[in-house]
Amino acid sequence: MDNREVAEILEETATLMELNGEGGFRIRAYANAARAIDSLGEPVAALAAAGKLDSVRGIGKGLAGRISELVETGHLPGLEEMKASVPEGLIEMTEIPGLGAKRVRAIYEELGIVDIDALSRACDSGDLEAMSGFGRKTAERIAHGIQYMQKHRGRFLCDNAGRDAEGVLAFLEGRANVDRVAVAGSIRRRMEAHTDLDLVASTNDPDALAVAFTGYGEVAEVVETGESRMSVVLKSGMRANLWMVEAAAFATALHFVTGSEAHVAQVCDRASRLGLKLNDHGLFDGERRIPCGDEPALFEALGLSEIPPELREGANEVRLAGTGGLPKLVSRADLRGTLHVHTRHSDGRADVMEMAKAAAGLGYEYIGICDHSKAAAYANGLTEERVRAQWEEIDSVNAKLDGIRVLKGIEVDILGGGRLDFEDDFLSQFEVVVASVHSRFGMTEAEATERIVRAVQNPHVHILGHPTGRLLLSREGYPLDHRAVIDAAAEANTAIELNANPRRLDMDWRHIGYARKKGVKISINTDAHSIVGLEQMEFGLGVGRKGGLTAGDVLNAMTLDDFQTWRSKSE
DNA sequence: GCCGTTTTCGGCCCGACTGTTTTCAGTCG
Repeated sequence: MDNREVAEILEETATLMELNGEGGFRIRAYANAARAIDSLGEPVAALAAAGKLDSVRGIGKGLAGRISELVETGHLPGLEEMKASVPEGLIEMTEIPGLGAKRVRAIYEELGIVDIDALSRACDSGDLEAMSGFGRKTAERIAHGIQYMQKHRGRFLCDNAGRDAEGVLAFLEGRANVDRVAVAGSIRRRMEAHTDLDLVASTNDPDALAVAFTGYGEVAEVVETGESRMSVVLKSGMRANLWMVEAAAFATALHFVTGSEAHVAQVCDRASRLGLKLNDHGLFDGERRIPCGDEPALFEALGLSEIPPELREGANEVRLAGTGGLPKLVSRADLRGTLHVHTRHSDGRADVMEMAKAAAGLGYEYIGICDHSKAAAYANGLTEERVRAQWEEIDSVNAKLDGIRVLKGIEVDILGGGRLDFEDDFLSQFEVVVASVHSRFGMTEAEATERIVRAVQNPHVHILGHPTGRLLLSREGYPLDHRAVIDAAAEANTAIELNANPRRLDMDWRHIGYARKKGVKISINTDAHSIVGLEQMEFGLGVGRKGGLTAGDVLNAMTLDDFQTWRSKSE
């Protein structure tokens, strides 16, 4: 059981206690312990085994014992009883934006509502706004939140989906009946969220493979078994589809299952215009199969340059591949810096030295320390005075470290009207300024756009951070006129962040094409709050490639010298 | 339930925003 799982169970416990009407600081103790474990630098299981859990700040004797038991047995003592005493749907209701445990409990007690569908009806009927403490706006906000949730129910973030995919892949790779196997579908195309997971395997014994797959330890339920395809639901709730094909059809099947539908249709169309026939079983000239050992061979047979999976959305990639006009997408090796990371000074979990060493270990030449500014009080945002203390620390780290340069940066809050949390003369002293919104999400598109445009126009801002504030599958960002923001960024020579956190992936890759056209630099930033967070770069890279980013478009693909020149020009 | 300590009990991250109510509770980041 990893730290995240333990933290989630403790969080759930805290929510259950609140739903149960318990009050006081016991609940906070569970929430604090969850946070402490989430930010632990080592596996909680190792600490438990060593009997050292209570040395962690926020975990005392009592919780140490219970967490040890959780790690050993997989069950937190008393949790099942607590779950039984609270209707199941209430937990899910607390995930609706604008609803916390207190209101959910009130709704349950007064209206007897135990699930989201009934809550939705109560929003429509007026029952909810009639409750004391509630009103029309609250009911509207909740109704809106429900709509959003229902739209995204059954979808998974790319990090979770990717982990499931890797697990299945590793299992199948070891099977005797499997010749080749690969992940396909939306995961291979690096979409930002997924409804299911698709794999293609070539085998000469599909029946045996199907039987073997049902024995995978993460399979919760088998939902479909056919001759060429079987589907299971994994314990995570995600559906996994396995396509089983003969060896000669592997490449065409992989292409077919990777999709997208629109892309595949265009490629099939291309084949038929060449007098060929393409389907998932192969590429045919009349009855004769044209051998395609892998996807590059398939594209070549169709007179196309190889189309990276990320680009296969049926936009104009097939046409471009026919004329050799596809962009050369940015890759991890192109990235020389990582520009938006946090430390213990605000809400990060490692100090400057630790983050710098980790970044050097990942091959970066420079790292921008961008902790929160003072308005982000919840995140322990830095005052001017504390910023200066951090600068001293950065100077001393730079003096000690070779091979990586630590840049003095800040993630400065964009306040209500687009003003920033620090004065201009102070901002001008940073080497990297990321400006982001963390409060007041309820603006109209006009208001929010004006706010962001003002911040982008500030000559001391280098990068607009997570432009919409969205949290994938849980919170819609504020509405924004993206073209107006990109136009302003182009004008002011301000870069836009592509936040690589799998919950954000903000800016949306669909706007990257326009930003490229306008010459706006994109900064792929991990927004890491810990050393492991630095590794989330791959998710940003995936959607960045999806948007068509080349190395030349990416701010942190610049050398340190070029970056310094760029930022001094933009001020 | 944890923590710190002026060591056994009192305080616990905190400020802004929103909607509701009329002085504040709930939620959020």
